[in-house]
Amino acid sequence: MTDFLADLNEPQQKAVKAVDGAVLVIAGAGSGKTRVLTYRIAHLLNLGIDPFNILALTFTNKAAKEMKDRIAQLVGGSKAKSLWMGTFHSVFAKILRFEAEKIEYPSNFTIYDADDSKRLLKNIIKEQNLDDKIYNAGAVLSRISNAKNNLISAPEYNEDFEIQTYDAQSRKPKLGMIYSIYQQRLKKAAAMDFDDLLFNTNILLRDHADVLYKYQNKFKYILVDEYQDTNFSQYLIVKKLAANNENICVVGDDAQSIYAFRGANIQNILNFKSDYPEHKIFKLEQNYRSTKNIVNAANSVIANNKDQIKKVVWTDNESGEKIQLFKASSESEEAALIGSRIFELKKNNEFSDKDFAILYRTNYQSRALEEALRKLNIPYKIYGGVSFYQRKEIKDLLAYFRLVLNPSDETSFLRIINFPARGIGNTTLDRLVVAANENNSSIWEVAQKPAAFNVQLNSGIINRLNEFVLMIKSFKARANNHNAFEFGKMVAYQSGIIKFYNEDESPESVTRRENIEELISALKDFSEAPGDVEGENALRTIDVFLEEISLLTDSEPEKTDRDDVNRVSLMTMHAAKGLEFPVVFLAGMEENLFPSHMSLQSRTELEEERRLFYVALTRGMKKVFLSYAETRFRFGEFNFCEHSRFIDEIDEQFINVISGNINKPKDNSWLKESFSESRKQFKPINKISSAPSATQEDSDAGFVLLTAAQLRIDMVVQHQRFGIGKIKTIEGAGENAKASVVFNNFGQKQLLLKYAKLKILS
DNA sequence: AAAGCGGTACTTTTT
DNA sequence: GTACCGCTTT
Repeated sequence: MTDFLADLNEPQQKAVKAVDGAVLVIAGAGSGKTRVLTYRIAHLLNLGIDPFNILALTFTNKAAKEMKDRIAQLVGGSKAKSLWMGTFHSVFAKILRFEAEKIEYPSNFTIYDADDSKRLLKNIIKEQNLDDKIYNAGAVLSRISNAKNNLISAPEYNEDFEIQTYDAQSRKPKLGMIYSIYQQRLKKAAAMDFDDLLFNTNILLRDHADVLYKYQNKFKYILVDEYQDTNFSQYLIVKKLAANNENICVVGDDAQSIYAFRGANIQNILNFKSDYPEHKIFKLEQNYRSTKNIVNAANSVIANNKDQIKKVVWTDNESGEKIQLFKASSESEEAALIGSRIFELKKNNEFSDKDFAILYRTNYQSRALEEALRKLNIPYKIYGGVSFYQRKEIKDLLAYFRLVLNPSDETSFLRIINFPARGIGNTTLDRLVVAANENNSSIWEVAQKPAAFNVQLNSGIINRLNEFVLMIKSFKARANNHNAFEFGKMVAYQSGIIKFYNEDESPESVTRRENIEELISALKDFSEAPGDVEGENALRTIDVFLEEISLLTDSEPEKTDRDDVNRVSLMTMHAAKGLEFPVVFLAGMEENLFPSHMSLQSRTELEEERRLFYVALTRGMKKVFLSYAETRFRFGEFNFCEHSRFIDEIDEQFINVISGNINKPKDNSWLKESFSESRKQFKPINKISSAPSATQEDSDAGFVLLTAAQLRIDMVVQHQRFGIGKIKTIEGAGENAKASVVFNNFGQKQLLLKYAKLKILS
């Protein structure tokens, strides 16, 4: 075998060779972090350590897959395959299935994604007759998620004085009750949400010393990537598993911590030193990825953060070009500018499509960019957003699979009982749900013999229910003796889904049909793929397929088309973490968009945004372009934007303004041009022209987001689009605070204070 | 019970 | 601007 260690610089080598004990690797952006991790694992294997004894935890599925591939190249595929490598969620889901009975779950439990969880919460909120505006399912889920990630169970949540006081003050006193019911229902449905996978792993390791001992011995060497993004729940799992051997290596960069909003805790990195007093620290500070200009620009930005571990990221690479900034009048012009720049850079064959990435803060920004790229015939691929497996038609078909494997799964049952329509409506379902809850049984049981649960239904409905039950049972009989492809195809036809989408030729139906076809072809690929470790004749069944995709929230089914490879990448800055591209465009560098308006209230949140900017900048290898638009459609409204404060934080010697001048007084002449275009999407501008208030110079000055507390009834305020008006009522608090305003020219409007910028006039 | 209409809320980031 | 919800009509 070749001495691959020679590929590494000194600190990298040291980090790889320090095999025993606790090791903390602080790895600056582009410093070869993945390389250290992969080489370290390869090194362990070369020392003769059994791959089954190595646990490597990553943050995304993509990272796990890439690392596995790279290790396979170094030490061969069979060893790489036997490694325990994956995301926290996928690794511990596997372990939980194996140990399920210890925590009183069946081993075929269903994993609910955020969408499933929200559906269940919505149902609960409705059943409890709570106002779904106060108890917004998404917000409730994030509160519950937060509790779980800090290992606060539902009973503990309800007993905690501080939490209860907080909820009461934010006018959501029933959150604890919802949390309790939610957990009961998940349990009854034999389902776990994403956070339960980690929470229940903690319970398993806490309450079963023998299990803990077993895995401590199994995982003699533990590696954790992106340690700065672990939450408390993950931290504790790792700590427990490592407690016996203390062969643990964590790799991270506090400057790239961008998931605090989801419970990640930078403290975990800082705690490492006290948790393992005998630890060794290695700092990787040489950047191999980017030009001097990019590295220095990023350093000048991150220097504005107060909370950080000191390190100096530097590079030996060429100076390169300055970062280029351009200004556009609208998001479509911004997109067109980016597109034409890509076009130019491709012309002299220095770059091809795959070398470009366009990164943005929010998913909805992708639309304008897509349009521009399509117009220029530039092939692109969007990562993230509404992923393939989140699409309605796909989730519908998957719900059939899930219900067949786990008939207790309430959310899947409700999703498909009447899709395609089979004459079982809400009245019937409400009765079934009530009976199920009263008798503490699943809807599936009630549906099989409604009379036994005192549910009165007419004979027509009973027949239709019965047909549905028989259909699912007939599917069930075929789930284990057919491969996933044969099974899935059969379900797609017999459930009526294919027929449903064949019935009309609307573009929407056609797309959905194509997606179903794509899922079936993914099933085919899956069924024909060689089985894992077992015998070659082992049938690749639907349950294995479901397990494989239930934690894939980010990807499309694998495609092998050659033209799929050379494309411009579009994704959020979050999704770009860990990736690199020769040319990077950061679009939408505007206040309130980036940094997000949600993060302007606190320093810690603003610093997280700044770290995100740091991550985004350091994705670039050769060239980085920043752009912003002076106007943007948001929430169906036309908004004026200011350039992001982050632009000003880049030391000016590293940045170059291409078009326009960000400090020059606002030039609104482009507005007039837009009027004459009279394009549909610019209609709101015409409205502005008729509103006397908005045509004045600097019309975007002074409009700010206000809270309910700052407003009074009868106050006169100005809105960018609706002009001057008087406040009539103010209701709600916090997120949902609304004001009803009577405008002189537009009548009465309900404004959500979260979004509507106002200027107080008197 | 299903389909079609109109009103409302919504957009931070993801396993 | 869209997705979803609830209401109305058939």
